[in-house]
Amino acid sequence: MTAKRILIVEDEKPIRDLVAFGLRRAGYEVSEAEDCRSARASLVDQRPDLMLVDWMLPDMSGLELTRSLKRDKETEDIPVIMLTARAEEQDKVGGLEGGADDYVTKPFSPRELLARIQAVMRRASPAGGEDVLEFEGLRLDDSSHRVSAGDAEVALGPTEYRLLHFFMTHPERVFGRGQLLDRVWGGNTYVEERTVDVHIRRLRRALEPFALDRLVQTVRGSGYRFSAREG
Amino acid sequence: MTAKRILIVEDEKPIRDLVAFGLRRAGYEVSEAEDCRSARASLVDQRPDLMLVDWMLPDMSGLELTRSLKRDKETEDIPVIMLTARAEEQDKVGGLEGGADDYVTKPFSPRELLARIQAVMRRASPAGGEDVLEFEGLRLDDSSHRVSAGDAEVALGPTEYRLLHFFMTHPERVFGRGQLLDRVWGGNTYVEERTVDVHIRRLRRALEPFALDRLVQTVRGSGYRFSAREG
DNA sequence: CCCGGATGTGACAGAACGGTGACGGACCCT
DNA sequence: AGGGTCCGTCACCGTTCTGTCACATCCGGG
Repeated sequence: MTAKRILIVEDEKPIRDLVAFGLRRAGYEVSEAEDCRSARASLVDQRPDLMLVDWMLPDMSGLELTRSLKRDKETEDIPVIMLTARAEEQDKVGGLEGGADDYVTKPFSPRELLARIQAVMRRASPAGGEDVLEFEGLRLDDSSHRVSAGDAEVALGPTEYRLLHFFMTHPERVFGRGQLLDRVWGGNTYVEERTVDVHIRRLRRALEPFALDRLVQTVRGSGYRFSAREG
Repeated sequence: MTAKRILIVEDEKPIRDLVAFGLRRAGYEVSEAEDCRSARASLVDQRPDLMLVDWMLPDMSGLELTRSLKRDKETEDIPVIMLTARAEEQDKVGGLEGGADDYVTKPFSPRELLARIQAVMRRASPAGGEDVLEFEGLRLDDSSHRVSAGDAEVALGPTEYRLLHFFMTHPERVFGRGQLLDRVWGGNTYVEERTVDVHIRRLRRALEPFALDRLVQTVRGSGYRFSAREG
């Protein structure tokens, strides 16, 4: 279906931004919360596929949050990875006891975090949830983050992947550059609108060997559209 | 048409009451929420036509709420106006980028607020209509930005597209060149009135292959009209 | 039937727009 | 430290669009 959604619950904005940025780059849909309260609010409509929870939070300890999530039948299936400072490492056992599926010690490398996330998700969704989008012979498997045309693999960078994913979930519709920045890059990034053009170019180039670049269409004066129909 | 529904999301009761009072007097149907959570609840059954969202809210920032609304296909079409204190004005860009359609700085005059509301609503829903307009076999799908006659695509330039869109939403009515400049080109552009003639010509030419140019009619001495009836 | 204003129409030059290659920087891996 | 990948920005270029003009044509009134 859609890209995997991750909810970050972390009160320190720098860290939160950093992690969010990295995860978005890796192709995840990221939402953020700085305390347990807003985390719960996001839970309602976001239904994240995974949560990253800081150990120490202002209003309630992250551990508390995790415990209560795991007690609730609605939310018990959402995997939780806890973020903990090294000094708190001794509480590791407590973290797992609280119901967290894994934990990561700060400071951590993005690579490590990604690896944990993928591992936990793989464990959580037995036999892979088959999120496969298909369009004109173009296949995008969201669970494995792979794109293929026919039986050949299409190599895409993270941004191109997200762009294509967005297009495939919103076909036949025109999006302005601003809208794409909003919805593919994320609402709080500021980049030139022309940057969109460049990534469109890169996506097209990747699709070119399969004559699928025609799916990415320019609507002069308005934006871009993903469609099978020519025009 | 029923009264337009407006949902106010604002935690300070005095302000909320004031605004609600003013809007009700202006003929709107108003519901209120004091945090994002109850706002979401109202969203489900109220389906407001527009939302006023305070920038700072207790559980989740209004900006966050706006962003998440704009990300959700169900709610992305609801126009949002953000209310912000003067001190937060610097975040204006952030607010608009977050997906808000407009913003108003506190303190604001009722007159200003009403003007913004009307402007945003007009922008968002042209006569509260369908996304796809149809007229005498001519189809204009605004979301995909396509125009077709029968099963053939009609190629239009940006201005011709806007012109046709305007005509199709206002059929059977005569518009002077000045009015068309105002409403299709935009109020603050100044261009020779004869320019309208040229674009009428271009639109007609595009419709000609389908014998639909007859829909664009000249009313000598007054302007143009879009109509199926001849004469 | 003739006249004058209104409208149709083709041409054109400048502006706007989008495509594209290149570049420097950030980040990560080895 | 070195190499690689990805990203955002820029400058340049061809294409398309746009507004204006000049001239042709049309229309109604006298």
